[in-house]
Amino acid sequence: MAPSKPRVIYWLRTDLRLHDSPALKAALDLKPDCLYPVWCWDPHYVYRARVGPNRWQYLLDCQSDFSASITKLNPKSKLFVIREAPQTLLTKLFKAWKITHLVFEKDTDAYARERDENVMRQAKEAGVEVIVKMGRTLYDPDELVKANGGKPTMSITQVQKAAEKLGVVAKPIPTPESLPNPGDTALDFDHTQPSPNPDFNDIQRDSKDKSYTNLSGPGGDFAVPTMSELGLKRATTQHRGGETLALKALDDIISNTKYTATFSKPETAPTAFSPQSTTLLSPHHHFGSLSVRLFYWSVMDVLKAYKSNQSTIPTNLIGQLLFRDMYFAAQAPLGYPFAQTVGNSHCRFIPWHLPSKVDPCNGLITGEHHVDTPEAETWFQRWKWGKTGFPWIDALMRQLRQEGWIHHLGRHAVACFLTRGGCYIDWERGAEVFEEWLIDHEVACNTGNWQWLSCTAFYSQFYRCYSPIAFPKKTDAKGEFVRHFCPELKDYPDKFIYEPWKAPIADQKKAGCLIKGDGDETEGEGGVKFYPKPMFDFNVRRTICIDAIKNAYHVNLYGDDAKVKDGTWRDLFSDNAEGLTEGKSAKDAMNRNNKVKSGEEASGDTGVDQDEGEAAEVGEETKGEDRQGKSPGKRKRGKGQGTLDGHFGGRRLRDKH
DNA sequence: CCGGAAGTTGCTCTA
DNA sequence: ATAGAGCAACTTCCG
Repeated sequence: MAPSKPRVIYWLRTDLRLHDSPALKAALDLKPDCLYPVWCWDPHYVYRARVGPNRWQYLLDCQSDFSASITKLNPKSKLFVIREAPQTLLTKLFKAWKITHLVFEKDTDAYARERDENVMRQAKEAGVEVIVKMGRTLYDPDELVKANGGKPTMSITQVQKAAEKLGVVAKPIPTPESLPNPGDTALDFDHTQPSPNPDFNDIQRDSKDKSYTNLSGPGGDFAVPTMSELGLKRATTQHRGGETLALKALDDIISNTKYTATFSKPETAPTAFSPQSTTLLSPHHHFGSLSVRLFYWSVMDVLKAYKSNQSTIPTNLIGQLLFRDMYFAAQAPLGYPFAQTVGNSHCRFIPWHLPSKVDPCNGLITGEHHVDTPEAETWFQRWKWGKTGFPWIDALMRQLRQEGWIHHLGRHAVACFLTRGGCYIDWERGAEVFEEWLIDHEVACNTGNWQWLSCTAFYSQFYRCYSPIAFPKKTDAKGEFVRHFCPELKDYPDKFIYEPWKAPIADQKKAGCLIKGDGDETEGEGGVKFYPKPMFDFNVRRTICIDAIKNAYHVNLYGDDAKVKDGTWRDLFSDNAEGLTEGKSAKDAMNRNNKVKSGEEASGDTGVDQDEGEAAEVGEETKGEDRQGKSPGKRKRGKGQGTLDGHFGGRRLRDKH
């Protein structure tokens, strides 16, 4: 057969840019007869991932800007957004458009791997050649893992050592100056409609979702969707996406050589908001509208030239990129379980309140959780909606909801507060809220950072606990950040801005805001404002949490332990320990229960679903007198839980977007 | 295998 | 104001 001229689909997912795109270069190197830049509007993200209006808007910004840039290079071309799942759509396009090559950027997220393997199998059957290039991280996560002895990277030292074996980071590739025409775009096939059930994004819409009405969009022209086509509520953030803005932002940062060369994360102020103290490049990296390698080499050039007072790895900007790579290479070999405790060989098991429900068929969390105590659920809701009564925490959570971005150390503060330093609530609850609201949500980085902050992986100094009062005072003694995001407190004296409940009633009245209730009522007679009372005594909770974590560390279970799955972990905790323990008595109750349901298999859950009504007593300080083994010693690993390449049915909750 | 130092990012008190 | 010690105590890294 004579070699035909290449007809190429360039499939976009994590790489909405023209600059430094190894995959796009590979596509152009084929010297194609025609090139179709295609985005498959994937129902997985529309219905199964949690995505609020701010991140949707950001994606549309990136797509629109990218499409316009393509059209500038070739007026006949654009980004072709096609409303169907890639798993069903692409194989039909191969045939309809006589495609010879499929090219895309490698994506090592769990869902993405499964999706891409599926598509590659279909391409092979259709005789379509597939080209995959890495371009999303500094190093290919799989290569980094290999260089780390096949293990997930769990510290920055490991990353640095593994990276050394791989050599220097690849240099950026120039932006193409022209693009081939697309071919004929007739869609001469049936439209496979997705099932919207379950639809986790229903709460993000105020009108009907019309994503899948027409394959090529409402105008039949493959246009980037609009918020109204998607039925989404309006975005509230001022942060906007797109390669043009990304390159401008990078340029601004790099041209400030002092800022770039002396940047040291721990010294940046989490209370700075206009402007913020960090780069805000993370959402651009997430959507691929800014290449991490371009950022890396731009920073390296500055560091080469700027001699005095340079910051170093891990606190400098290069270090920040290495942490990103660390999380990708920690996730890569673990797959879906990386984003949860159960089944995760590298995540400590701690009996948090509000644990996830787990699907016994595939061992994956379902997106719902157990309410072990109503009090914990109340705390969780007050945390999510910025009504804890701790102004620093509430201001951060309101900024997150409104703007989709908060400073890295602000994320530390609210994450520590929700988990090991306050509420003792499962980090998976917090990760889900971040997944919904962050414009830069990246599944590997988000879940990795939640594990870090909850001291379940990557980090273990749980006695270092963020105070919602002392911590923000260091960089914002006057409380300007709080006054902006919790405006009802704007006239409080500096002295009480982080602990308004300590203000005398006379001061509260003078400031026009009473400390009262749980946040449900925000205003009283005569226009007086209400700000909630603190939902607990922080110092008391900190002590309880630290003791409880210490105890859980001594018990020393990891997510892949059989005891975690079958509920027998309870044997190892005292009856009155903090968190979802309920000790041996609950275990006995579970056994009785199981006998009644004779013949039924263990639920495959954490063994807690039968006793939601039997709330443990909470709030008592306990010392865990019956802890198992005073010294944790070396962890004995179960054998080879390394890769998870099995077949999973059921729904997937966690992924990028 | 041991021991000491280090680990992106704590807080409080004292000098 | 700011630097350093002490607090309580985890894992990992390195010689």
